[in-house]
Amino acid sequence: MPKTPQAIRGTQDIFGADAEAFAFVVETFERVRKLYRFRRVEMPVFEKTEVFSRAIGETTDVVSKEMYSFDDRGGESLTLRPEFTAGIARAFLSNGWQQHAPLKVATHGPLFRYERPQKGRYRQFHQIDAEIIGAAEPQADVELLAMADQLLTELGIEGVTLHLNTLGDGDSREAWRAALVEHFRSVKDELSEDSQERLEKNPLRILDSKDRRDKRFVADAPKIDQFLSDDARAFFDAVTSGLDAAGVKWTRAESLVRGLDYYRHTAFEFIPDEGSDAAGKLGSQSTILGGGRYDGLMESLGGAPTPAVGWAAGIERLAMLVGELEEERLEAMVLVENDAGMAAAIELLSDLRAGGVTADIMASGSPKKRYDKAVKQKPQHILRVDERGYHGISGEGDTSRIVAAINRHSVSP
RNA sequence: GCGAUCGUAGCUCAGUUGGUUAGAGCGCCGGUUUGUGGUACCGGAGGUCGCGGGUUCGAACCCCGUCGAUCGCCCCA
Repeated sequence: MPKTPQAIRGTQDIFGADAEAFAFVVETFERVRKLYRFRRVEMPVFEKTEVFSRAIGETTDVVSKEMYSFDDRGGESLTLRPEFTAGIARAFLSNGWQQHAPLKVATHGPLFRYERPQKGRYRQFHQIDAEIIGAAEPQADVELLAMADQLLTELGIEGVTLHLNTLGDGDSREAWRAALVEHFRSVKDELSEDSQERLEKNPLRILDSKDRRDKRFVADAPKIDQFLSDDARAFFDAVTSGLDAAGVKWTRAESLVRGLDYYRHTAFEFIPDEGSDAAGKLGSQSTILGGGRYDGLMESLGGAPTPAVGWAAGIERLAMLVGELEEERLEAMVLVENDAGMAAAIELLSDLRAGGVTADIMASGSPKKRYDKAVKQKPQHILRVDERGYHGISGEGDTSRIVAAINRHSVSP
């Protein structure tokens, strides 16, 4: 016997209740995005490597050590997408989607990152994603966040709060960054090893360090608010007042930053409240939905300056929070009591399904045990068939749908 | 990439200081019983103990490596 190959590390085979929860997340997302008139797009799973390296930033962890990149047979470097936004931006530019701006699009599918797998973190994982491209107004941020909020509500997820921050415009962000570097450099030796490294690479990240040594200095670090231009401040105010008007609850998170280079202005994450049920289910993965405004991204891909805002959420993480979902209830089980009734049973089954009844057939194994096996599938009704044909139904509740499906056939020629 | 814990039947797990032929429950298959909404009893199949080395008279158990999972760090969704 040849040996069965192992699945790739960090991939999952999803089945049963988990698969139902996964599908529920996707179906709910599809329904909600239509309410907000986000148009469906399908994107390639791989792109030229530069799409991601230029858009996301060479120095980010995602690009520098987490991408699945390879040379194709033509010698071109390609990469399995580690996120949606860069690919959508590329498509926007290469297809001339500017003509549709402001463009609201939504998609979902698999993404790939070479990371150490953990609970709620996989090498092939899945996200739902929503973007508004070509909209500079704070109203776009509000709409995008309102949709995210409604999605979580309709998924039945509770104990999750929108953490909101602004990174300011490009100038604000740079001034703040410089001030942070200065602030932390003065105490560099007392910071954690990780943060000493972050000081050079990504000083904003020091702000949400969990290390006790860093937290002392984070408290009195310069705040973005001190560096916001009047425009940036007005923008953020418009976003927050819009959220209030839309009834979206939020909390200001001054130290919330995003890991990717392209973010400007609004940055946000939906995070489980401390000690909540949701926090417990997610382990150390806290963010279930995150995003922000990325006004600078199109230029990094050689396009005209184009304001845009978007978010993505991990389907697996959301699925962990929606809890156990039953598979669709079996309405009618056709029980073939002996093989002489097989033809009649197949005909009956076909009528039921054509009539919209969820139906299955039990016709294998010992005739004497078929009834027990049928019962174990927990059908609402069992229809018994033998050599005489269909001869009886048992079960509780309304049988009208089943009767209608059967009769429909007998009255039509 | 770093640290910790773990890997025994399809699933959940026992397995004594290293000692005969590795067990249980559930599930699966069959028989008897029951005879129409989860009956009871009996029997059966199913495991190179993740994989590869090593120590030993002897390894599921000890050591090393490797693959995988889980938890934390990092990062992120």
